[in-house]
Amino acid sequence: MVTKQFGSSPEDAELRRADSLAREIFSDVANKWALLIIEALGERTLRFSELRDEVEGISHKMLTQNLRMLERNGLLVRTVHPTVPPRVEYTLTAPGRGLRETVHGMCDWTHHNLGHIEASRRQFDA
Amino acid sequence: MVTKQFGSSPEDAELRRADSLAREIFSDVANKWALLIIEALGERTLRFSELRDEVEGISHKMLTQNLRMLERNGLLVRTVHPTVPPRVEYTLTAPGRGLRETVHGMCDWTHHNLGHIEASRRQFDA
DNA sequence: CTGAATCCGCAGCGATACTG
DNA sequence: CAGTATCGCTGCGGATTCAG
Repeated sequence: MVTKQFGSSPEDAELRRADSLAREIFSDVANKWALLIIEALGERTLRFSELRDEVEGISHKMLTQNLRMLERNGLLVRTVHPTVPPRVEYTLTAPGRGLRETVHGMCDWTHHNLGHIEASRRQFDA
Repeated sequence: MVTKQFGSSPEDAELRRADSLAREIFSDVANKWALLIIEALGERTLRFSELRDEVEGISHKMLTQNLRMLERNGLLVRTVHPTVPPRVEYTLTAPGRGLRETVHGMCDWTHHNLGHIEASRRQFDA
């Protein structure tokens, strides 16, 4: 990430392209709701309404928006069952599960450092 | 993360507290700029202006805001050298470097899946 | 049930100017 | 150089409504 100082050669042009694409993806993915959705999904297959219940505090709109984004990037698949009422299910793809690994790492890190962070906050706020 | 269904016992009250704190920390940390700053810092010690140059596209305001937040959570330390002009340096703490590991994981993941994502996007946009 | 679209308030963010 | 404060605006994001 954050490769810099490109030249003007064709190879560098390609590097620059990949780099800007990487930043774009990173911006898509490195946001609270997207990561929480991925974490909530896990290995399971969930419906829209189930996801809304799982991901605490997310609004209808944010959920659909992020689901579209994740689907577009191929991190999850959306399967529509042509019933009435409609039933739509979401499942992580292999890349999605890959990203989930790192999200998991963040969650572990969070819990592991709760104490340190809480203490640091108290001191800072004084 | 996302522990649920608490009872009303004292132990559960403590669990609930830790859980809400975890969510708060997660919300702080799971945002584009914070993660990019952490990634940019790495093992180095950088000045404010150096960080602004490293983290491409970040504004003065966002940088200070996120630096304060990261400092408050004990992820980095801010050392002021009482010279003129002032010189302020930022360095990741042990917990900060721990988080950086997972950020690194995300970056690796991004680069590793560039192809898949780009292809998925093209298909989706059609 | 899922999702698109609309409206709208407010916070996030950038730009700028000012202090130490 | 680093940081705070103020202003103004854009766009995020919530609430609501309508459609399939």
